[in-house]
Amino acid sequence: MIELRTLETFYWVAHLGGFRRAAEKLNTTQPAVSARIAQLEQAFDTRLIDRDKRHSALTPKGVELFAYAERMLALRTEMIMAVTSAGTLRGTVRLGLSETIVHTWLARLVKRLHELYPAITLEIAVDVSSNLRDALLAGELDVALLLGPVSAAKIKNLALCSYPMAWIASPDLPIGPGRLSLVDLAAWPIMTYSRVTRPYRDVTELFQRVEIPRPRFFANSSLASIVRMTLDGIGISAIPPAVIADELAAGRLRLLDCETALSPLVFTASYLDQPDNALAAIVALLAQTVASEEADQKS
Amino acid sequence: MIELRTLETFYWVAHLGGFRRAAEKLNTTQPAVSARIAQLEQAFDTRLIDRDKRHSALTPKGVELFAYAERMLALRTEMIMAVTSAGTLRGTVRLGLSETIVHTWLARLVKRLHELYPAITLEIAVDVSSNLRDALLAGELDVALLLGPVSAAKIKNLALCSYPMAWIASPDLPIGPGRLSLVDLAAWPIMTYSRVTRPYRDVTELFQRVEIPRPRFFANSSLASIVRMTLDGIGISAIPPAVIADELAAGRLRLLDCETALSPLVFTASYLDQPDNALAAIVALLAQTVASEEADQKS
DNA sequence: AGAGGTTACGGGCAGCGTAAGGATC
DNA sequence: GATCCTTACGCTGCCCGTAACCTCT
Repeated sequence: MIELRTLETFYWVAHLGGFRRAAEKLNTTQPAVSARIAQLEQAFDTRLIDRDKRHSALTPKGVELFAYAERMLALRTEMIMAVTSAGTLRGTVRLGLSETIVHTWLARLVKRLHELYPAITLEIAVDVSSNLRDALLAGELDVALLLGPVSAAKIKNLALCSYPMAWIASPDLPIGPGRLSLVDLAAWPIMTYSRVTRPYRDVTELFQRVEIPRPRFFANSSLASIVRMTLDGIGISAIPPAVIADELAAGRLRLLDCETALSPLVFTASYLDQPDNALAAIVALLAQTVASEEADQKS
Repeated sequence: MIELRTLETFYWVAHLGGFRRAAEKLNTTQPAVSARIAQLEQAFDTRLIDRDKRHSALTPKGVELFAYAERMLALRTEMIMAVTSAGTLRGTVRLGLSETIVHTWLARLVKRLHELYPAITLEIAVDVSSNLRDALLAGELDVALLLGPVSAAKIKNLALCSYPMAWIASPDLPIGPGRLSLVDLAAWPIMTYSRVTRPYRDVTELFQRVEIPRPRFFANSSLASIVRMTLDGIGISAIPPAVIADELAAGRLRLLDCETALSPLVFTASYLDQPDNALAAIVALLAQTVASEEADQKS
C-alpha cells in the first residue's frame, strides 16, 4: 500500500538528489529512506531512481511520479490548513527579519500569531536583508521579512509595506530651519543602516554624485543605536520615520526638510514555496495582513 | 501523521454512512476503523463525524475533509495508473455481462485483458441486464456489460456496441421465402430472451399491437439454448445475428425477411465511478476498445 | 579513504483482532 | 434486545535505528 510518508520520502530524495540528504530533511536514517524507496519501487514494479551517479537522478517513471508526489503533498498541505482548527496547528517557524520591522509592527505580528496559532513557536533572527536572503536560500530560515523581493526559483514573495526614508535629527541640532541641501546635511555625520544594505548604498551614492565634501558616514547595524545617537545629537540619520513614530510625536526628534529625497524601503515576506512549508505560508500571510493594517491605520 | 489509509477509511465511513460498513468494505474490523477515525480527529483536533444518529453524519469540518479525501484518493488512483507498469497491476474484477456478449467478443476481451494485465483476475457472472444492474448498484459487481445505460448517481456508462435484432430460423423450417408478416411468424413459437429483458418486452408488445393470434413465446434465459432450439427447428428466434455468425455462415440458420423490424440492442460498460475503482475503469475501457474493434471488423 | 547506498538484525510500538462494555432506539 | 460504536487488552508484524558491508571516485 502506498502511503503519504513514502511519497514524501520519494519527493525529498528526488528534490535533494540523494538518500542521505532526504534522511536528514526527514529526521530519520538513511536505511529507512532506502527501505521506503525500495517499497515504492516494488509497489510500482518500476525503477524510480538511478543510483549510479554521485547525484541520484530520476528515471522517466520517476519523473512522472515526482509530479504526482508534488501534487499529493501540496493537496495534503492545503487539506491540513483547511481542516485543522487554527488553534492547534503546531510547529516551529524560524523567522528572520530586518530590524526596521522590529521597530514597527513585529510586536503586533507576534501577538496576532499567538492569538491565532498558540501552538506555533517562533525563532526570531534579526539581521540585514542580504544575510537573511542567504539564510533563507540555505534553508536556515523558514520565512524572512526583508528588503525584497528575493529572486530565486521556488521563493515566493509577498509584498508587505513601503516605508519612505527621511532625514532625521534632534531638535537640538543647530541646522535649519528651512529647506536644506545635501551640502547642509554633509556638515554632520550621516547615520544609516550598515554597509551591506541597500539604504546605505543609496545614501552614499547620493553624496558621491554631487560636488561636495564627502560627509562622515556612521554605518550601523543596530537601528536602535542609530536612533539613540540621533537623539544624542551626534548627527543626522537616514531612516524611515515609521520606526521613530514615538520620538517624532513627542518632539524628541524632527524630520528635516531636505530638497533631496531618498527612495523608500520596500519590504516583502519571502519563503520557500514547498509542499511542506504550510507554517511559513501562514506566517508570511499573517505578516502581510498585519503590515497592511499598519498602513491603513497610518493613513 | 496523516496517511492515505486513514483518509481512505474516513472516505468510506462518510460514503457508506457507518463504521461497520466501512470496515467490511476495507476488509478489516470495526474497531480498527474506529481507531483510524479517532486518529484523524486527533490529528485535526476536530470532530469529523456525528455518531449520535443511526446513520453517522459528517460535521461541517468533516464535509470539508471529505472533499479533500476524495481528491486525494482520485489522485492516488490516477498516479497508480500512470506510473505502474501495466503488467503488474493486480487485483480481482467482478465482471457481470449479458450472455449476448459471451457469444460475441467476451473471449477477445478476456484474452486482451490477460495480455495487458496478466495479474488481474476476473470473476465473471452471466445474467440478464436487470439483474446485472441491481448487482452493480448493490456493489456485488465492479463492472457490468449490459443493455444500458444504467441511470444512477455515480455510475459511469461507456457505449460499447449496438446489435440489430433479427428473426432467425432453421433452413428446414417450412416458412418463406419472400417477405414475411408478423402473422406468418406467429404460426411458430417465438423464442427470445427471458421475460425480464427489454428484447422480450419489445417482441411481445409487437404481437400485442396487431390483430393477430398471439403466438407462443418461449422466453429463455439461456441464449445458447435458444440457438439450440432454433437449430432444431422448434420455432423462430428473435436474437441479434451477431451471436450466430458461425451458424449463418455455415447455412445452419438463416435470417428471415420480415416486414417488421426490431429495435437494436445497445450495450454499455457500466461501473461505479469511485476513487478506488481503477481496475473497473480499466476493464470498461478495454471492453470499449474490443467492442469497437469488433464493429470495425464487421464493416 | 570517504561518500553514498544496501544488507543484516534486534527491538519498539503502532495498529490489528478478539472480546467485553456502553449508548441509543 | 438490537444495532452501532467505544474501550480494553494481548499480540503480531512493520518499520525503525545501529552497524557492518559493498561500490564507486
